[in-house]
Amino acid sequence: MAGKRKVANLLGLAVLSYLSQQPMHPYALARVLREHGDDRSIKFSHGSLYMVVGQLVRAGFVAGQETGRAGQRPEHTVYALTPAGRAELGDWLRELVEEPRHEYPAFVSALSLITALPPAEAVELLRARLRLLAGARADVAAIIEDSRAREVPGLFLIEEEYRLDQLDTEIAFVERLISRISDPAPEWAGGWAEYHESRQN
Amino acid sequence: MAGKRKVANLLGLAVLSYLSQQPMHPYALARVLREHGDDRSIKFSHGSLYMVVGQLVRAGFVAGQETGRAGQRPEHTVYALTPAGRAELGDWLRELVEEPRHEYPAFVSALSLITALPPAEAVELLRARLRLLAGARADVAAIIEDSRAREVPGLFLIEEEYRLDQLDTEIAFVERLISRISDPAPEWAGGWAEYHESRQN
DNA sequence: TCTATCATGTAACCAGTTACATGATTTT
DNA sequence: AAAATCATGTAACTGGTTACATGATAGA
Repeated sequence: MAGKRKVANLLGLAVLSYLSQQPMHPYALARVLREHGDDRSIKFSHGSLYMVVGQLVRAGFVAGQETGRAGQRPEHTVYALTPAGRAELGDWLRELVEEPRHEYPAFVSALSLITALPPAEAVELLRARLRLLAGARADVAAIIEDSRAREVPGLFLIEEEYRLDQLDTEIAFVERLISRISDPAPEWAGGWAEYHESRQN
Repeated sequence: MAGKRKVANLLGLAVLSYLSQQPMHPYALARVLREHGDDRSIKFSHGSLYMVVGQLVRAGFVAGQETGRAGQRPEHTVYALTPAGRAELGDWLRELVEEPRHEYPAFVSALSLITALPPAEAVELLRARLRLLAGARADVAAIIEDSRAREVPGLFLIEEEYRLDQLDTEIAFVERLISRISDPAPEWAGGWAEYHESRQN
C-alpha cells in the first residue's frame, strides 16, 4: 500500500498512537510506554525516542505546541498529533495488521547453519535452550496472570498471548528436533555425524 | 557468554560458515547463499555483504589471500577463515542455538496498538491477513516439497519447518482473535467498541 | 546485437546506539 | 546527606541501505 514510510521505526507508530490520546512531552511518552509494558513489544531507549520524535516533526506528523515549565524543572516541549499524523497512524497500523512481513529471527539463522556444529553438541545446546525457553514462558505467563489479577481487560494482553503461543510452538519444535537428531534416519541426517567425525573438532 | 560481538550482523556468521568450507570471493559467497536459500533466513544485499566482509577482515576473522583473475575479469580477492574466525564461528553459533533472544516482530507491535483501530475494521484486516498467511504457508510448503522431491536431506529444511510451525500457530491465533473480537465478552473488550463509537472516525 | 550474468567496488546518506553533560525535585 | 527519579538534550560513532560507476563474458 504505502511504498516507503517517511518514518520507518515502529517506535514512531507507538508515539503517534499515544499522542492521539493526548499531547505529551518525550519524557512522559517514555513513562507511559514503560507503564503499559510496550517496551516488550517495541524496542526503545532514551536516545531513540528523542530521535524518532525529531523524525516525526520533520515529517509533519507531530508538532511542538506549548513549551511548558513546572517549578524550576527544565523547559519541555509538548508535542501533539497533526492531521497528517493521524492519517499516518491509521494507515500504518492497518498495513501492519493486514500484511505479514518476512522476518529474520535469530533462531532461524541459527537453524540454517546448525550443521556447522557436531550433532552431539547441537543436542546439548538445544536441551539448554529448552530450559531457557521454559523460563521465558514462565515470565510471559506471570505477566498475563498478574494483569488478570489486576483486572486488566484481556484485549490488552493479546500480544503476550501471541508470544506464549509462539513459545509453546518453539518448545515443541525443539523437542522434536532433539529426538530427530538423537535418533536420526540416514536419509534425514545426510552424513552430518560422519562429516564431523572425520575432522574431529 | 560473549559480551558483545565485534561483528554483530548475522550475515557475518553465514560468511564465516561458508568460508569454513572453502575460501571464496564475495561474489561466490553471494551465489552460494542464494543457491542454498539462505537469503530467506538471513537478510542480505550486495552492499551489506561487502560491508560485512570488510568488518570481518578488520576483526581478524577472515583474511584476503590470493588475488585471483580469470581471463580479463576484474581482480578478485579470495577470503579465507583465520583461526580466530573459526573460534568465533563456533562460539557465535553455540550462543544462538542455546540462548533465546527477545525479539520484536512487527505483528507483536501491531497487536499492542490495535485498539487504536475500531474493532470492526480490525476484524476485516485480520481476515485479510489470514488470506495472506495462507499464501505464505503455501510458499513454505512448496519449498519443502520441492526440496524433498530433489532428495535434499530433511536436516537442511529445519528452518523452513520451523517457519511452517510458527505460521500455523499464527493462523490459529488470528482465527481465535477474530472470533473473540466479533463476539466479545465485556470484561475482555473493556469498552473498545464504545470508545470508537463515541468519536466516529 | 543486446541482455543477462559475472564481477568489483565506492560514496553519500540516514538511522540507531552510546556516552556525555546538566540540573531540579523527591524520597530515604 | 545521598540516592533515585524527573527532565532535557547533544555529539560522536558505527552500521546499513541505496545509488553510482565500471567493465567482461556468455548466450539468445
